[in-house]
Amino acid sequence: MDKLKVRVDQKKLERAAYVLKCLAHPVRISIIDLLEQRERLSVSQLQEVLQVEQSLLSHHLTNMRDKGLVETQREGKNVYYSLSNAAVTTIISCIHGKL
Amino acid sequence: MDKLKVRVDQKKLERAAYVLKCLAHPVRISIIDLLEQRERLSVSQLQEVLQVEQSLLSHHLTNMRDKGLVETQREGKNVYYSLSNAAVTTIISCIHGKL
DNA sequence: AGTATGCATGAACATATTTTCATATGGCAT
DNA sequence: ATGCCATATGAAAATATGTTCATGCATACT
Repeated sequence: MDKLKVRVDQKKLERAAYVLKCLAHPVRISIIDLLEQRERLSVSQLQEVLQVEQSLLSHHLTNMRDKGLVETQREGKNVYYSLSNAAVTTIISCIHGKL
Repeated sequence: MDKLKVRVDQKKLERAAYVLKCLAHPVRISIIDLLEQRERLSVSQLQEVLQVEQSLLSHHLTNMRDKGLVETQREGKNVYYSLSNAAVTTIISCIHGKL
């Protein structure tokens, strides 16, 4: 029986909370789900499926990008978003399966 | 190439966001981490480790309980909290490992 | 250059979450 | 009953997040 303590340091805790906060929104979960299916999607493609205001979607995407969840590539007029790593996917699969 | 659509229904999306929101806080992540180590812990035990105000901790715990993440048993003056299922644990292990 | 399309940004507003503080409740001991 | 300890609760204050609206910027086309 070890001494009880939080095994995650404060920095990691905050990082985890930060990322989870970003996942904890229906629109953003949807975005991630879509990006799992397509490798990359432009803002308009996302908008078409999600049916949310362009500006709102853009805010969400910027948010996710700032937090390192997605990456962008511009190609002509379009900006393509893609998931930036596998961690998110892992988390999402937990959600799909278990909750 | 299937037609692109969100594969999770609205209800599930909201449920997922709801739970993730609950996880997305440093204190609550810590609580979960502690409860993974001990099976059950009283509020004072948690408080001792976490060093947060009694009332704040209680609010967090109530919050987590309302969302079905933890369960309680009263024993004399103490109230013991425990994790209510494995899903949370799974998510947390994702966090530990990948973020 | 002018116009249209796709996306981003910023400020204002609305709403939700977090934190604090004061107070209440439940159980135990005297 | 009184007092004490452990925990809960509720309202207010502080802060953060989500949403809308108007506008800006970049690229492409004519």
